[in-house]
Amino acid sequence: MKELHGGLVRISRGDVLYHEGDDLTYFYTAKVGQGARFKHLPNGDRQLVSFIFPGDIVGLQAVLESGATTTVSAASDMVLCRFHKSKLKDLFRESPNRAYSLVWIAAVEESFLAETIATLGQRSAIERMAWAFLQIHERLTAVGLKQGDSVIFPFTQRDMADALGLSLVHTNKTLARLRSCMRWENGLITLTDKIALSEIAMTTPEEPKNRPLL
Amino acid sequence: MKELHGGLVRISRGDVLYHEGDDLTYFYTAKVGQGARFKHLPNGDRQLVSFIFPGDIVGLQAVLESGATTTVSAASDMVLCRFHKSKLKDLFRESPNRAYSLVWIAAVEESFLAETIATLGQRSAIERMAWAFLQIHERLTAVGLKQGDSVIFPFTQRDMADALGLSLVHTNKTLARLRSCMRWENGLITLTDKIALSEIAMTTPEEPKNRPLL
DNA sequence: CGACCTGTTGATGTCCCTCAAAGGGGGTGG
DNA sequence: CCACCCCCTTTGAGGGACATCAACAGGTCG
Repeated sequence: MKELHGGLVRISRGDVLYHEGDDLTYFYTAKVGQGARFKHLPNGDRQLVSFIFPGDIVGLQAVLESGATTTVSAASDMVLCRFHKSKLKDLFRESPNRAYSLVWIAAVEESFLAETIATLGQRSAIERMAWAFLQIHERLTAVGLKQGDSVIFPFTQRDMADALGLSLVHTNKTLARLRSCMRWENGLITLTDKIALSEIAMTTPEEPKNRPLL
Repeated sequence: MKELHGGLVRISRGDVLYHEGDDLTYFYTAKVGQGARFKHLPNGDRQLVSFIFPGDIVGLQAVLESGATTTVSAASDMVLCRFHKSKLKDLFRESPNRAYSLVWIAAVEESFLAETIATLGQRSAIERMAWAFLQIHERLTAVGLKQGDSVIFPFTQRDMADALGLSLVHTNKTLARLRSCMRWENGLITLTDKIALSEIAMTTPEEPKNRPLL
């Protein structure tokens, strides 16, 4: 983990920012690159809880609760902006508006986790996958991580399997069944039939939420 | 929905506090009774996202994002404390400490949702159920909702099925397989073998988190 | 060139869903 | 007060979606 000027931090693809159980003295906002938060079970299984895209806040929960409940690692090289936890109380005292934004962000995040829960609980494999790709595509488009009409997505099928709660094999086979609607090759996602994908995912095409910034 | 003095609100078992999509002008804290937050899919399936116990904050996300993403209904008669959403900005301006607590609560809630995601994604039916009962027992004990060495839990097997992402039938059968460790009858949960339950659930017996209050 | 990781595909098994039916309790109306 | 109905619970039978096991190809790195 390299330190840059002004609290900027750089980590490489595969590196871990912090582990489950770590006591954090800093929290972060993601500036460049992508990562993910994982939860590990005693038997070695792991669940990808959420992807981390530019603009996301990382480790706030760990700072507040004094103890990380997830492991954060980088799927591509990343740059993050680092804040000392003592800055947090200052923020609330001196800048109510930004503190308000913070709660707002937490609320948006919570609402997204709730939708993820609904997906894991109620949707079939192919439905989950269609839903996930629509979500990811939307988020990545919003932050401008695109290349032509594809979006950049540096994860593996194993990551996706752990995100959707499916086996790697079944993830691969389900992916094949979606080839008529989308492609995922060389770290690029291309949605060729968004309508069909939405129908499979059982999503009502919703307007993108405005995400507050710090 | 009956209004009491001083912003207290009473709703009856089965009543809905608000629906998915509603625009809320108030948010709440639960004082008495229990409820749940649901997410509904177009095909009629529903997912119980989280249980609502005394002390929990309800509808904060809906107020902030202007639009509820979940439906909240009561599993028993409930009493809630109601706050106008305009109070929120006042809170941040005038009482940084309580605003700080608010973010803290949101962070705890988020961390719990993350664990739920891991459960739905990685645990088998019996593991999920064991995990859920341990969680519920701990929360209800913490808020003092017990009766002898049982805790009060006014939900149905259908609710539990929707919480765990299982069918009602399989929920019932799995429940039967857990009878050597626990009982759930007449709205009361009794854990007769917590150790065995923890082993099934693959949980490390963790110290209870201190939950901040408003 | 070999070790390793990622992606791909086939065969086999199983956990859990769906369908079906019956009993108990509580509420409502005759 | 009893008949009826609805909701919740319980149990059995059968089928399907997904997991597990196994093997191979391509790419990257040491």
